[in-house]
Amino acid sequence: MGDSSQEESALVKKNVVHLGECVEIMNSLPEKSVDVIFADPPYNLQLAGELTRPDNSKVDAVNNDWDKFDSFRAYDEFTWNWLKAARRVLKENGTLWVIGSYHNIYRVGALLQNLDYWMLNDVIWRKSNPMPNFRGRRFTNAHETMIWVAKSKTSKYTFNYESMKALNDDIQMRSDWLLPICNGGERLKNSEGDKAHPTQKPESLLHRVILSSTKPGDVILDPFFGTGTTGAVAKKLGRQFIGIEQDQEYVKIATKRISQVKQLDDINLVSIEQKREQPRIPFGTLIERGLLEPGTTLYGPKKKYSAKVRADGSLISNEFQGSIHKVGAMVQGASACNGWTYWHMDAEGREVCIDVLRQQVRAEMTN
Amino acid sequence: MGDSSQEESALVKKNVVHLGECVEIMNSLPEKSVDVIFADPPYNLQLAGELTRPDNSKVDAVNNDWDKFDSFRAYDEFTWNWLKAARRVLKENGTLWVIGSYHNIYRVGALLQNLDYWMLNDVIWRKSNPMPNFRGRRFTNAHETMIWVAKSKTSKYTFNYESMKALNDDIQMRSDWLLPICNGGERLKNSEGDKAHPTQKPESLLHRVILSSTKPGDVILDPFFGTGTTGAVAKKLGRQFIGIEQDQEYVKIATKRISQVKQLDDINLVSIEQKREQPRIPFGTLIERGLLEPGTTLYGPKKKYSAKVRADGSLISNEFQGSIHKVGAMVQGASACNGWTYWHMDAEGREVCIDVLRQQVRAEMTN
DNA sequence: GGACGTGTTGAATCGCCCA
DNA sequence: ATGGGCGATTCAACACGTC
Repeated sequence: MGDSSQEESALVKKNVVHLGECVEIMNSLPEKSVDVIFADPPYNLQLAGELTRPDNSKVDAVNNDWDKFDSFRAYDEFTWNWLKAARRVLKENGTLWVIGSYHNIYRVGALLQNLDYWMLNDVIWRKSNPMPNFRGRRFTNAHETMIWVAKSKTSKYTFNYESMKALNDDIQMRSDWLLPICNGGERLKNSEGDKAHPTQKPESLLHRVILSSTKPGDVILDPFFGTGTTGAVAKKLGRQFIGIEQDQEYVKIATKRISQVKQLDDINLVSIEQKREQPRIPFGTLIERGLLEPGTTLYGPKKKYSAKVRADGSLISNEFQGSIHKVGAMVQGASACNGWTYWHMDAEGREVCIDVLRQQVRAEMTN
Repeated sequence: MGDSSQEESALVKKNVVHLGECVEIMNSLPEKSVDVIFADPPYNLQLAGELTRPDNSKVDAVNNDWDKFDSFRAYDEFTWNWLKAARRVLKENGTLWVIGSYHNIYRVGALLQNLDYWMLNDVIWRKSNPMPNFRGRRFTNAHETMIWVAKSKTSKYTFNYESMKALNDDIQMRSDWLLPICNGGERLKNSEGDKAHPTQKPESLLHRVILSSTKPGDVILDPFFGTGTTGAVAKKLGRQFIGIEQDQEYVKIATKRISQVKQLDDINLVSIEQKREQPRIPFGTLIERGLLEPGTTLYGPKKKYSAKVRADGSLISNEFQGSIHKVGAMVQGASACNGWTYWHMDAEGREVCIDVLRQQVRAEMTN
């Protein structure tokens, strides 16, 4: 640290994208010169075969050479190497973010611990619009995981607690963040109109990462720069960045993109209002939480129809089974039905609409 | 497998809690005898009194002069051992769930992959009422992570897709679950009125785990049984369980707790019929049974294409002949097609999907 | 020019049975 | 073991064209 490091630092080109392999370039940077590292490494997806949607259209999967590894061992070695190089350039009080999915994040997390990084949080990016599970064979893979670590247990790292609280309607920011995936106008396209990069991250995600863990003027390094979301948001928020990317095409795209970004006039005014989320309460929640016993009989208006509740939140009437909405529609011969207002239960002699129970759960969930 | 395994199985006491160390007890069970394992392993090393160093010397948590590397090594070895024993007792088509936090889950996940378990999902339990971060130095740690794995890539594991969809108001269940932590009347207290166990899991969480990945009658093993939430919910939902717990006090508490649980009256209430398990009805059956006359014209959507039914259950269009699926695919130029939902017929002026006829046959067959 | 309907798309480890 | 046939399967957001 100190003078010599600052002198060296001055020689490093900031706010540009360096073309090349990230370990090599990181090793060419002065040690302990970077405040925060954000890394979006290859996920090692191990995809095989093709996947089609129910309408027979083909899913455009990640099929790039940079995501292909021969084995977990090879992926671990790759990961170890870049984490080690990252550690060298990171300041003692710096922090590092890595994003990944279940394919790779457990390996990354274990290696971070082995390298004496100190875990501060794991943060779940909940996607508001994930790709569905087309075959119905698993749960919809609706999130990605970010691990946030300090260089050591004793690091005096930056965490802008008040900014995060302000961003979250004056409630502490939680470790699960609901944000949309990157599409629409933000998604960069190539000359053919296809997506320029298969895994471009949304700016809203980087916005929260950078606001939470850096100060204005801090240097943010991204060793897998891609189309440069980290650089674009860093510039916008008055931070500096060092981008490393080994694909010349991506370097070109990112450079152009960032040149069009304007730094915000007053960073202190930055705030993306966050509406407090009104959680959706599915009917099944009432059963899981014991507010309604499986086997309970529900009635339609005037007790014309009845159906029984099952443990999975489906209803069963004489002929039909399905959700409260579906069975409600079917007994009436209607095309649709709001089951919440249609079905009632006996509660101490009185008919109670099941929507009352939902309001009860919602009150508990938002308190 | 087969007879000998069944004989052995008969000797294993089910629906009871076994007192002892989980690896030892799992190794005493017959191999490939368990459908699902749910594990909530300790991650506070102080709790894991049995930890040994790789050289088999005891880790002394009180005089902990061992460094961090040793501690991760010890935790990995502990984890490796129980995952290995779990793998032996798990059926080929069985699945395993592990729950943990950022302290341990990355080590567990990496070891699962190293042991050739095949990841199906990681599932985020979002706590609706997490403990706040009192010092305001990090994000509120508001979730825990569950990893769901099959024994191998080729396992034919159980996933009750329709049940999960029903539970979630007819939308695919996502990988992030919002559920409250265990407190109130559900939280077991000791004689002093303190919580009986530090990490008692909510029954709602196990309800969803068990409904999603087991059939009624399946055997669920929990090697870190604690106060027996897994057993309580398994019994309620008509599943069997094998509990293993090394603390005599917990065994007592869990046993008493489960004895007070009642199984739901009707096992049929427990799970809606999964479409994939319905009997297969060949298209030709409709003709044989007189529900469809040979020579009838069927139409694709918007009557864009048509084809005629022949007596042997094949279709013939202008150019193609073959099964309802093949002809459906060929007229569209698609690689595949579900003929049951593609083809429609005129019935008294209305378009009727031929799948309706299949449902009629199914109803007749089950009555 | 808004309402509505149609079409496209996104880091995805996405069948099973039987001959 | 392996290949072919049966037949199961999608949510939210955005773009675009029509009325």
